[in-house]
Parts: sequence; structure tokens; C-alpha cells
Amino acid sequence: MKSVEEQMALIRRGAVEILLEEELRQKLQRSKRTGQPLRVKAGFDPTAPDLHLGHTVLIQKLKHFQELGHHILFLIGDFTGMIGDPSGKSETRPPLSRAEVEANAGTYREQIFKILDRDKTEIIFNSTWMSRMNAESLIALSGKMTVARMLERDDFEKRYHANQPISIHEFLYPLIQGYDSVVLKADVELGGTDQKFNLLVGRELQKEAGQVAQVVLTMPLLEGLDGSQKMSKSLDNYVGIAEDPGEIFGKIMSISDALMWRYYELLSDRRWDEVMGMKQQVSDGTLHPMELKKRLAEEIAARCHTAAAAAAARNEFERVFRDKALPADMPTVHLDWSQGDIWIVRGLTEANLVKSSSEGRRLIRQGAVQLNGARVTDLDYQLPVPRDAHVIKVGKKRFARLVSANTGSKRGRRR
RNA sequence: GGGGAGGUUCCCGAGCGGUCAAAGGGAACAGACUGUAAAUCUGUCGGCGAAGCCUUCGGAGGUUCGAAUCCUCCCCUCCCCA
Repeated sequence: MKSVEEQMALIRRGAVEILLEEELRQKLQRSKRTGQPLRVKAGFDPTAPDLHLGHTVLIQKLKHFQELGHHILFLIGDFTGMIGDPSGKSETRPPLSRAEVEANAGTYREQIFKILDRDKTEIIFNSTWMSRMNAESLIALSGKMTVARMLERDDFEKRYHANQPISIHEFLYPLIQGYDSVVLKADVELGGTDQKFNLLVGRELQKEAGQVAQVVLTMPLLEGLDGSQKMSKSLDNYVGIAEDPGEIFGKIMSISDALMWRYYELLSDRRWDEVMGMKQQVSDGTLHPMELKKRLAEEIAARCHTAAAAAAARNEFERVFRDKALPADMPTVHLDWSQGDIWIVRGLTEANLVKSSSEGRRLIRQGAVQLNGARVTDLDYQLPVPRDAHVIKVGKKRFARLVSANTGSKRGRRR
């Protein structure tokens, strides 16, 4: 087992805050001495079954603990999920059924083991104890917290002052989350910086229960592809870990260089000194940042899928964007040419390249539409029957092949 | 329970009887520049084979030649007092 200081170094990578570092050091020492691994808890909401890279920041940190030989408690907040968590801004999410929660939990299981070691991870549902708790105990639990203290919490405070609604049951969340730590006797709990308050509640409740308070470790919320706001599905700046390898690769390639370093820090398995070395080479001019971005994209695509799929994604990317070749596979759309030539805008809408004919006209006007490699500028252009297929490109990423549904291949075959 | 402020296009937010498909900002999309980077600049940003027409401003009615703007009822949110 690594020395306490070596462990501390790995644990610190990317972390925003460790409360308290000294307590963690002591716990690590004790663990080293007794051979008993630390119990490291992290909670996840079962309402969001498709994980994106933002979630993996935390999972990546769990992995670090796992590598150091500690025990992972992967808590699925199914109890809270079934109540329905309105923590968004103003919309209340619909409560989840038991079946949905289980389906979501299954998805978690499938996705997190792309990163974590299955054999060293314990998946736990907080409904195990929470659904047995009666109103009396819940009220007793609520008695351990005051409204004023709740309103200290940053996001509650902001919402309160921004005149945004806060439902009463949202106050129960931190309490339940803290209580989970008591039940699990967690030594360490991880969470995003937005979770700090909840994590600290766990400390208090544990102390009250006569336990040694858990160490709280917060990880930053990963910036989304735009580089400023946090990665989230609703902002559509995310990379889902279940997305196609090509999609993952492409999305990573579109981030800024500055953000790339951030992703290296929080998502990559590469050793930190290696990353610093690469950074040095970039500033020396001996290494092009794009190459590094490709490596990062490939690493992440490989983690979500396989090394082979990631390599293929890289090849395809280079083919299409560097060599300006056509993508290996693009959607093929069969159109009926029996009534004569087809209006270009109709072709675009039929092929689902644009949402509406207004958008189609707009894009043609803006010079975004190419037919068989040539830009189309005529709004009234009529597509003749294709000899083989028309290749239409809209913008940089949208492609389709238009083929005739009623001539050529079909008829040819019959003859 | 009483008093007050609000709900506008993807988001924020102006508009307060015609000149409103609705200012401004953000997001997004496209073009230029590049490394499909980022930043920057320019443009677009409800729908319709588009002259013009159709559907939008919490919901339902109403007033008016004409309503996002006025009236009635309803739904939702916030603030203050109890």
C-alpha cells in the first residue's frame, strides 16, 4: 500500500476542498495501520440515468480511492428519487416509480463499471432504511436542523433572494443525505461543490450519533463544452458516456484548449506529471494542442466503449474533417422522383437535414448547403433524378445521401 | 385569511390598444478566419413553394374596426402582514 502522503497526493488531484485534510490524514494512517479500508461514500440521484462526463468526475475520484484499496459505497438515492426531486429551478419533477428507479439503477450499474472495479464496489439504495423510517423519526431528524441554517445553504439562499420557489421537502434532502452517512458509517463522502452543505450535514449528524465525522471532499462541477457553464443535459453542453464513440470524439474535439487541460485534470487517467510534461511541450511548440486533444478524445471514447472503437472514431474524424472526405456512413433517404425534379428545400426537409423549409431556405441563403461538393445558392434549384445518389451536406456536420426510390436500383434488379 | 408584484418566443428580459412575429442580451445555427479548435467579425434565429398568408405573448371568455397590451373568471409563482 502506498504511503499516506502518496495517497493524499492522488486524492487531492482536482479536488476543490477537503474538510478536514488533517482528519483524512489520520484516517488514512489508521487504515494503513489496521489494514481496514476507508468507507468512501458518494450518492447519486436515480432520476438521471444517463450519465455524462460531469458525473464521471466524481466516479473518477472514487476510482482513485479504489486504487488505493479503499471501499466504495455507491449510494443510489432511490428513496429521495421516488419522492420526486424538484431541485431544478421551478419545475417539479414527476415522482419515479419503483420500476423506473430500478431501471435507472441498472443503467448506473452498467455505466459506472466502465470506470470502477465491479468487485470492489458496493451499490446501496437508501430506501433500504429510509422507507422503513416513520414520521416520528423523520420529525425527530428534522429537529436537528433549523430553517436559518438551511437558508445558509448557498443555492437555497440564492433562490430565496431571487424569489424562486423552495418546497418544504427540499429541506429534508440534506437531512436524509446526512442520515445516510450515519447509517453507512462513512469515513469519507465525495460530492460536487454544490453538495458541500449536504455533506457537512452528514458530519454533524454523525457527531451527534457518536461517530467520527466523515471527511468531506468536494470536486468541481465540470465545465460543459461551452467552457463556462457546468456540464448538464438541459444546457446541452454535455458528453454522454453512452453516446456513440464518434459523437464523443467529436464533442471533445470542439472544446477550447484551455478547457482541454481542465478535462485532463479531472477526467484523464494519465499521471499528473505526464500531463504537466505535455503542457510544457505545447508551450515549447514541440507538440500541437490538437494532437493532445485527439489523445484525450480517444482516451475518453475508449473508456466509454472500447479502444478499437475509439481508434475508429479518430480515423473517421480525421477522414472527414482533416481530409475533407465524406463520412463512412451517412443516412440514406429514398425520395420519389416519379413526379419530376425535386425542389432542393423539399429534399432537405425530407432528409431531415433541416427542421423546416424556412430553415432550409435560410441555410441555402447563407451558403451552408452543398450538393455533390458544390455550393447551392439558388433557392429554387430543382434536384434531377440522381444517377446514383446525391450527397447533400449542410453546414459542417450534417450529411445525407438522396437516392431514388422508384428508379435505378429497384427497377434494375427486376430486369 | 388580508395586502402587493408577476407569468412574453429555447432562456433572461423590454413592450402596456394599431407602426409587434414582438427591442436588447444569452444560447443555438450558418459564413469568414482556423486546428470541425477557442477567441473575433458578419449574418440568421415561429411556420408556409412565401407577393403574401397562417399560428404565437399562463388558460378560457369578452370589449374593440383592431388586443401581448383593456375587462371578467380561472390556474401558477414571488413578497409583506397574520
